[in-house]
Amino acid sequence: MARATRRPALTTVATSPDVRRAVLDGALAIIATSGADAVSMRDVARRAGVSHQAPYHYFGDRAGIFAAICEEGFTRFADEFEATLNSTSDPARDCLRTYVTFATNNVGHYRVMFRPDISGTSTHEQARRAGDRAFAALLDLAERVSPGNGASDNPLMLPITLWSMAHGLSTLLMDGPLLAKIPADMPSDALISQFTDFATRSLDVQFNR
Amino acid sequence: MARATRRPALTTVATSPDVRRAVLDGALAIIATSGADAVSMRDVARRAGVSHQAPYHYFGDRAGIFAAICEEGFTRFADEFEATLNSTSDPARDCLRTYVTFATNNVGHYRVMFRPDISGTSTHEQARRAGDRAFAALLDLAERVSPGNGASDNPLMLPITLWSMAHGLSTLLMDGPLLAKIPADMPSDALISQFTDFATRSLDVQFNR
DNA sequence: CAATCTGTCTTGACATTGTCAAGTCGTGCG
DNA sequence: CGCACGACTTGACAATGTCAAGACAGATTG
Repeated sequence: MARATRRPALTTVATSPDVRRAVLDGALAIIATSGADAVSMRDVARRAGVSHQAPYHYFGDRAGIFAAICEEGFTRFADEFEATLNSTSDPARDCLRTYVTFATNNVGHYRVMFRPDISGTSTHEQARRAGDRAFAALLDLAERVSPGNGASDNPLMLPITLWSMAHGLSTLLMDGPLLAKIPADMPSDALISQFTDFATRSLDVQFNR
Repeated sequence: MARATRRPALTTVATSPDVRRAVLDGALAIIATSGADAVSMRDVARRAGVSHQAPYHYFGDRAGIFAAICEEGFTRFADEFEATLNSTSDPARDCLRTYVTFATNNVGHYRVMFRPDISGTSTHEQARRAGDRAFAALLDLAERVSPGNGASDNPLMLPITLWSMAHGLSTLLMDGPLLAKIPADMPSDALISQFTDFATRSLDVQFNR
């Protein structure tokens, strides 16, 4: 019907002001529920109500979508992390909490950010820069927590430890193997609090605050 | 040539006693270098020198390959972990080290084990059981480290903390964002040692050994 | 010894995917 | 009025995962 005049083929949804956003959100939803492997160009295009080639216009290729997600994720993350750091009196505890909360609230972004094979940090300049900014924020936290660099003579030891704990808990929560082991009546929110308390106290011995 | 008599089409490599092993090893090599997304049925078949359908005989489908890798990984991991636990006088330090070393030495396996969308722990019974055994070993470690459950009233807090630190460092090392930040002259082996020392000391405050 | 079964593969086909190439169409601008 | 440009579209193409249907060597059975 109405093929002669060559109208937009998909009259219902198409030509929204930001197809770009729709593509990104569609991809993020798929990543969060089914993993990045499940993202198909044609599938996200269908979800956005556009042709299978429309996403290419904005992102170039599949890797471009992931790079855009990665950049957005690292930028939002750095924003939240820096905001916490600039307004807390207990940096270790509050930043750990911000970190884990960000990860569990932005599973789609986080999954891409820490999958180097798809993150685009090595191929897409903007994604790399956003990642670097996030890493700088982490170093700021370590310096704030222990200006003298704690008990270790390796200046990276404290940042790595903080990062490992936060990243470790985040991925364990996100990827399920931990949640499956936890009693159902314990909300993950409470678990995060307990963990950050426990972790903060554990680290105390390495740097006398 | 020689098509008439219907001989094996690939005379050079084919019909080795264990195509199964070749398929698994091919897949693992791809996963370790390019990620699990890059694993293609037809590619691993080509590497193993067999037809594109041979892997299906052993694994059913793509997910079957991942499930087999996952099971093998968790089994080996539990073996190593238990062995360390049964022969150490410093369980926290040595098991942390065993954990991280296993991960970095078995990147292909580890990547699959902790990607629930492909690990098969929810669909393949044997993969699930192997995972449960590994988790039980972790609980053993926590009990050994702190029989009274440390300073927390949540019995999972110590296992989760140990796991988060080990898993966090492992994935950060494996997936690159950390290695890229570390001075080139520091071998990751030394880093692991420093980390386990630092982490062990950090945890000391929560449980007086 | 012939027939049958079974494990280990193989070739063939199909729908679906990522991506290249080449339009189409409205909108602004000279 | 013409025409370049952005935002798409339709149309290919090779490669992929998987279903179906053999092929064939060796063991089992009559």
